[in-house]
Amino acid sequence: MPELPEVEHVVRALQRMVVGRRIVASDIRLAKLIAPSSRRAFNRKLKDSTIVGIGRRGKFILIELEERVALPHGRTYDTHRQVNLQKAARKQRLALIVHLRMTGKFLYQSPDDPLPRHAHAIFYLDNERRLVFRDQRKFGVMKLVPASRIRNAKGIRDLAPEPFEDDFSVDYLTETLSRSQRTLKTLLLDQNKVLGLGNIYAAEALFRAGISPFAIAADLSTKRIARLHAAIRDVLKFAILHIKGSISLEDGFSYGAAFERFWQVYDREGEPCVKCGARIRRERHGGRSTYWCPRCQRR
DNA sequence: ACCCTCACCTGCACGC
DNA sequence: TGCGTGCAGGTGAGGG
Repeated sequence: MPELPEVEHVVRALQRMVVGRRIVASDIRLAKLIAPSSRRAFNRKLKDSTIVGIGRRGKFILIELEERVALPHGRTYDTHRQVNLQKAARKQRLALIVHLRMTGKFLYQSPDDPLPRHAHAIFYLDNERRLVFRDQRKFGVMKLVPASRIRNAKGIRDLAPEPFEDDFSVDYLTETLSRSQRTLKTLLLDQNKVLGLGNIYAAEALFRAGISPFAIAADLSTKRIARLHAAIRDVLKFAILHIKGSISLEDGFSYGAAFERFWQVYDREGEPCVKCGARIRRERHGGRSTYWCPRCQRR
C-alpha cells in the first residue's frame, strides 16, 4: 500500500499512541510474518519490553524497544548487590523492523473492539489496549534485531539517502543517474537508488518534472536532473502535508477522496492532462502500470 | 549490473 | 447470479 508519505503518517500516529507503552504479550498468528524466526522466541523477546521510540528508514518502520531485565530470582540480594547486578544487566535495546508492503496496516484497539480480518500480529499493551497488525495480502514482514544492528539489517543497509536529508543532493542524484542505463521510472522505484517513491509518486514526480518515464537515466541533462530532484522532494512533501490529518490508527490507513484528487497522472488514463489537456496514457512497464502525459513529458 | 517474468496473497471491479 | 480476467500503493528470487 504505502509509499514514504503514508509510512511517515503511520510513524507519527504510532509515536502519539504507543511510545512509552509496555508490551505485556504478543500473539503472532501468521508464521511467515516473522520468518525465519520462531514465534516462541519472538514472543519471548517482546514480552515486557517497552516501546521507547518509533522511527522510519525509507518505507521501513522502526519500533524501538527496551527489553526487560530478567533479574535472577529465588534469592534475596542486599541493596548493594542489586545495584551492581542491574548495572551488569544493562537493558538491551531492540528494534522491531516492519515493512507494510502493499496492504499492511496498524490498528490501535480497545479490548472490546472486534479483531479485524487478517489480524496477523497482536501486541497487548499495558494500558489494556492492543496494537494489531493486519495485512490482507500477507506480504508484510517483521523482524527483531538488536538496535545496534538496524543499519546493517538486510533491506536497510543498502537504502539510498533519505530524500529530505542533505545527502540526497543534486550531486548524489546526478552521480546515481549517470551510472544507470535504466529508464527513469524503473530507477525511481529502486529504493537503493532513490528512496521513498512507489508507483504513484514516481509517476507524479516525473509528471511534475516534465520528463518521460521512459527516458534513460544517464541521458538526463543537468537542468532536468535538478528539476527531477526538486520534483521528488516536492511530491513527497506535498503528499505528507495533504494526507488527511484525520488518518488514525483506529481506521487503519486509506487514501481519502480529497487526497486522490492530488494525483495528476496516476490512475488517470484517458483523462485530460491538467497542464495541457492531452490524454493521459498508461502502459505496462517493468510489470507495473505507468501513467504519463505524452505531450508534457518528453524523453 | 541489468532485464524480464514470476511469485507472494486476497479482494474488487469489470465484462460476458 | 456466477465465473473468468485483470488489476492493485512492494519487493525478492531466479534465469538470461
